[in-house]
Amino acid sequence: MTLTIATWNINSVRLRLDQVTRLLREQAPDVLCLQEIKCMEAHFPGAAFADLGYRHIAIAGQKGYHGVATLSRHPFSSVERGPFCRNGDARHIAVGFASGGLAGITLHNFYVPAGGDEPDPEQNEKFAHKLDFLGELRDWSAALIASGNRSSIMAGDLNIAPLETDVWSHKQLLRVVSHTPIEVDGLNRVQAAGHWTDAVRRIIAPEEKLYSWWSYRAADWAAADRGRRLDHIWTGPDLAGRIKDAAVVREARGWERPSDHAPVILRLSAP
DNA sequence: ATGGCTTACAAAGTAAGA
Repeated sequence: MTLTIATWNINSVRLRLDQVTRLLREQAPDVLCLQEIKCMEAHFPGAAFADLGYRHIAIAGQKGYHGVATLSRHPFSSVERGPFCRNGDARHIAVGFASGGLAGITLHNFYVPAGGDEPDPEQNEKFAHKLDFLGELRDWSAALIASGNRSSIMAGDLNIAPLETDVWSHKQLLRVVSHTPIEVDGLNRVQAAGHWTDAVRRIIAPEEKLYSWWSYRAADWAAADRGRRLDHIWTGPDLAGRIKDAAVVREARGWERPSDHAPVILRLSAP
């Protein structure tokens, strides 16, 4: 028996309802974390997911932009929106589980700020906000470990591609927001503070190119293959031994009217 | 030549994504 956790920046959940239900049917994850749902809670198309067995839905919605939601086959024992981000944006929701193979696990669904174009916090308020958010994540991760919590999962669109093999060209992206050294350093500090394991890279070797996002602007995204790995699933120290499999569902980027992100999937063995 | 596109919105052009 395995547990499957998936994350997907859907770029409007209402526009891509059919793609979400397709993923749920084809991959049958236990839990799916969505980012950029781009709607308020009241407009979230939850009934379509409940019909497929995902009856437990936690939403942090926002009108027009951002917003995250977590869909689950298993009941939640807790739902919390974090105090992240000074702008009051909907970028985090946490759910706890009390039963089944997920018992004792808290799953955090994050949408880290994109950061705008100019990678200079003095000139670009969005980039400053992104770096501040990483600082918050680092402090929060350290507090989690200090409190004795070792069974959490962090999933979502972290909007940073940390490894050289996480981008199509390390050299050409060094000054492009999402792969600048200051962002990668910030993300590495988050990882170290929380003793997080980059679960996907435990399965797919760090030497291998791996992406989860491809621009809409490419004439042929698959042929150009100029991608970045922006979407991640990290596991806490007590879960690292349960990592069994991981994958990017690359084909979803080629579905009709796709999101520019592909889903990322992690399989854990039962405890 | 990573922005050439895509999205939301008290709708024609803005803002945002990354």
